Amino acid sequence: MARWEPDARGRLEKAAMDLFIEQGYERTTVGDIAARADLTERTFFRYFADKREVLFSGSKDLEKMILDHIAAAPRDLPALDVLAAAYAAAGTGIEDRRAIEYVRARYALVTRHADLQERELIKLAGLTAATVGGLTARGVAAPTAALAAELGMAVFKLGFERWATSRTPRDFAGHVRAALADLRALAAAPPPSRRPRRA
Amino acid sequence: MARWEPDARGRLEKAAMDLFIEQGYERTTVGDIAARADLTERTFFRYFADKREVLFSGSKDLEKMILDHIAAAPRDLPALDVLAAAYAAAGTGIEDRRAIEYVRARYALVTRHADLQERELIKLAGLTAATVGGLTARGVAAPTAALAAELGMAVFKLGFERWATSRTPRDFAGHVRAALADLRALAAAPPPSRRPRRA
DNA sequence: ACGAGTGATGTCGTAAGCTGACATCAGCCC
DNA sequence: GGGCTGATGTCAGCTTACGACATCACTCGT
Repeated sequence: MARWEPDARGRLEKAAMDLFIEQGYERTTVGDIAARADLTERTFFRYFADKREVLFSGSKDLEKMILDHIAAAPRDLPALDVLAAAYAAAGTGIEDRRAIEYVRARYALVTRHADLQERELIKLAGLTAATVGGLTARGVAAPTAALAAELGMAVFKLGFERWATSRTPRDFAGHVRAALADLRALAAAPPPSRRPRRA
Repeated sequence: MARWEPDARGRLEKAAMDLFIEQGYERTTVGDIAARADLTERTFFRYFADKREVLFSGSKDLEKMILDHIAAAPRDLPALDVLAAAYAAAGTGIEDRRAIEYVRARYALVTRHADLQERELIKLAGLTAATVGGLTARGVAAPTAALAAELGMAVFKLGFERWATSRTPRDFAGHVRAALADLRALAAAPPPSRRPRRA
């Protein structure tokens, strides 16, 4: 018999999520979480740098998936299409009932607490930075890669938001593609050009 | 004679900035800041919700300036141009020596500390949300406004970054306009279209 | 001019987040 | 068997953040 129950990290994550839903994020202390997972507060902080981080273990996997998709994309695909395809593909993992429930619960938590939103935003910024790396590795020039990554992130955010707030989320990939199409339409549309631009 | 030295908030902001630069953000406690401003820790927390917030008093002004510019823009200007112009105009306030020094010092601090970066990101997200409001007030449809605001923010970020990292920052507006042009070029470029897209 | 009220600040106490230093001890390796 | 390893526990302490209450110069109404 093992000396300790296995998967301390997983137990902490589950305990945290359960408690956050049961009694709210703020009213749940790290001590509560640790107790529910049969561990001590100190151990919690060995696994997670801070209280918020317990909700973000997935971001590393997401980043890896997206980078893999970027690396594997056809070489002649324009950067924006590469990114949209990568996001769409990475999103297919969240389409079963279980996952959707989790993602929505988590989404609700994050949008309700500025704390968590901050962490989410910096994770996405990290993802953007990683994306720049992935694109430059494909030979995209650095400034272009930076811009493309920003636009890709906008597409991802909007696609996700529309997907998450639709009554019964499905077809994540479709939402992402639609967001990209909208982006192209908006960016491409120089004015109904009533008068010529100077120069 | 007044009962207290005037401008407690301003004194706290200056003390904080000075100490952060002198001895680093993390090694400076709220107590240190308050002491340097001849106030108590408790008073600090009456002016600022938390330690980070002391660096972000400017974000409200920035938001107001940008919203004003959006509201005042010619009615037939496309959303993206409205935003780029608003950012460019709002940025003209930071072009004198004093301001540049402050902005750069602050930028260095923020990029070096994840804590502060998180706060910065959520402030920008708030600015994005406000921008959506400003656009819809002009009659832009909500989904378009959301997308335009995201793209506008990308332009602002990139423009600012390029401006801030240039050896001697000048012509903020030019950087913003250039970022927008780059965005249009990148988004407009559907592939060198070797093969037709399906459908 | 005087007493009540106001508002910025101070004092005190405390919960929660987070960290360093050291202790424990089952299982593994030699 | 004995020592090493690594996950966990224990303990002490600092910092952040906030509620409750005290203080007291200034103001305003009468």
